[in-house]
Amino acid sequence: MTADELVEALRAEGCRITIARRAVCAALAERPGAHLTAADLRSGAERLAKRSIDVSTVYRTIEVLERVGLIDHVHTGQGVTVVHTSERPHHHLSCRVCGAVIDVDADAVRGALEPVASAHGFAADSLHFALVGTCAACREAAV
Amino acid sequence: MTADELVEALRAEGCRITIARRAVCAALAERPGAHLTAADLRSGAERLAKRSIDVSTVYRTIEVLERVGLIDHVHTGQGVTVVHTSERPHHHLSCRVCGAVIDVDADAVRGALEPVASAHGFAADSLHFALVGTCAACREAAV
DNA sequence: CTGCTTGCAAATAGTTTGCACGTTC
DNA sequence: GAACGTGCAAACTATTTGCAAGCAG
Repeated sequence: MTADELVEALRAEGCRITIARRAVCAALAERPGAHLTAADLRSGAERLAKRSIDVSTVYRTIEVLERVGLIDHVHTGQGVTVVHTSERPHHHLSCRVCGAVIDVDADAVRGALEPVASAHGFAADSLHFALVGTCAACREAAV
Repeated sequence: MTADELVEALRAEGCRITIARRAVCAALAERPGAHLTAADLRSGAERLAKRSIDVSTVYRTIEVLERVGLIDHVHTGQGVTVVHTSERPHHHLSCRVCGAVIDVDADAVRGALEPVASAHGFAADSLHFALVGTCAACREAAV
């Protein structure tokens, strides 16, 4: 998804195209598939727009982009929420140590958790809340 | 685990036994197996001690009890952290809607996640971070 | 020129920390 | 009475909100 495609999608939804929104779209497009925090998005947008953009504007822009279905947000545990363009659905493994977010095929996770969760009548929001743990690199580093 | 057992365990670790610590132990013992937030623990302790106890004292007491291995804390997502006595290890399913925390046998979850996570070199902290989703009751209520 | 957007500042929730005073051993 | 623990207030992180001023259409 290019920055222009994101901007056009917003325009098609009747949103006004402002410098801030254009910059946030550009920051998203700059890192396809990446998991960005609001702070990442802000700094990327500020760099690209060569001007300061308020955090609240970034959050409000995220809200719009999400409502329109262009991006999704994921809770990674430990208080951080990340955002990414919503192209292919996937689950997230979030490393508690380095903060990395690893993508996993959504069906694989759902399939594995289904039996456990459904035995308790529970439906896991596996796309929306990441699984927290440690990645291979951090586990090796700990030794 | 009774309140006295908790207190004795603290004493054995060389901790000083204060009114606040005794009250927090009593609040924990009062609800065996329950998942309590710092606020729950505080109000329980204040009621039992018939005097006010500062939140920071509750957090510091939780820290001591945890260091000694008497309790564990679990991140349920959505910003809340709960605490429970560490008798039998179990995984947690946390309902995003009503906040309920459901216990699940630890091995069942670990076994289910193992194949998915290890394919990516990832080790899920399945005891420490709950799986977030919706419980049966809340899903029915939504219909 | 209308009203959606922005920036600023202040509020929020949950938790942590610095510090001087009070307690426990 | 020395060291540890407590209460208070302030700091913190991530996010949200009210409001007046600023732009897009």
